[in-house]
Amino acid sequence: MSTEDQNGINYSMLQSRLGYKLRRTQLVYFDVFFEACAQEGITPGLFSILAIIYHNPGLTQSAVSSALDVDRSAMVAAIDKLESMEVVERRKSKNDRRSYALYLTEKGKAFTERLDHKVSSGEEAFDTFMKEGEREWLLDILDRIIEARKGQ
Amino acid sequence: MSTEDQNGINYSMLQSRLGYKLRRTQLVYFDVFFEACAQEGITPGLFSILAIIYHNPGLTQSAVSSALDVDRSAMVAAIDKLESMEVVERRKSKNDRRSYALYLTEKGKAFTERLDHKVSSGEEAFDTFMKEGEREWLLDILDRIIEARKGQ
DNA sequence: TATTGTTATACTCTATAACTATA
DNA sequence: TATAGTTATAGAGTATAACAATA
Repeated sequence: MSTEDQNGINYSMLQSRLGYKLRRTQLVYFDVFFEACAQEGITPGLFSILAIIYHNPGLTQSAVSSALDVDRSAMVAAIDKLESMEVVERRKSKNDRRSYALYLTEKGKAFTERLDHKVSSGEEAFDTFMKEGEREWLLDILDRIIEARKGQ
Repeated sequence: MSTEDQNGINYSMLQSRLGYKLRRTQLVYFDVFFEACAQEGITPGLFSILAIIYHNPGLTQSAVSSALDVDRSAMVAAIDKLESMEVVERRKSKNDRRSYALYLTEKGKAFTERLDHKVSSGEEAFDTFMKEGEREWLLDILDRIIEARKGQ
């Protein structure tokens, strides 16, 4: 295997670094993700929030932030934005008046489904570079690494 | 396959999104990368610069930024920092007085080798979650995706 | 005209700490 | 005393635009 790219740069020390390769690959998929989301006026981070609320209606902001591994302080502006777009709504919790229960509006559900479809389609463009079964294998190994970290 | 994690959150819409999984996995490896680098007083970004200069002595700042796909304006502070640590030196180019040729000092070479070893060792902790040959396969598929994007 | 290094600047993402109102 | 949401703030990372020196 060559360690040089088409510009004659030698990448030996980064060639077998998963940290480096994962970052580069993630940037590729982020572009796809970003493009699909931008068409609908949001960002990949906001999409992930919608995706969680879609299948878990009624969660609190803290529960969503914990599900996505981001700080709860980051949720405020995010939910403000999604509420201003009328795709998410905060409802006062009955049992705990400190927190909100988050729900998608009807518009928000259709919005999220459309977005999901666009993001999926965008990712499909790269499926042509994978052999039969490789996509599933890739998802599986990534899951194993993510879970491995949690256990540490 | 369950779409819920141990907290009962349903991740259906993110479960098969490579963009999401790659980001989470990249964060895991970034932590490892970051820890190894922090022990030596630098960051993963600075390590990648050292790794390029190590095997490509004499490159200009622009060439390094292009090799790593970052803007050349970001190189200024980075090389300033590495020069202040006495691991990199800027030498005036003979043929083009606009640019510098970048070299590692003797100290910088040993520093980079030590760093490379620490980063590699850090990554090895996750090899136990992969079967025989999977690491190579993973690197290969990531390369295919990165190259696919370039060709677009 | 184009390019190299530089500076100033701005924007995103994210984390921390402190506050308030509830529990 | 602990937790949910909020606010202010700060840091890292990165990109853009403009400038001087040089090609």
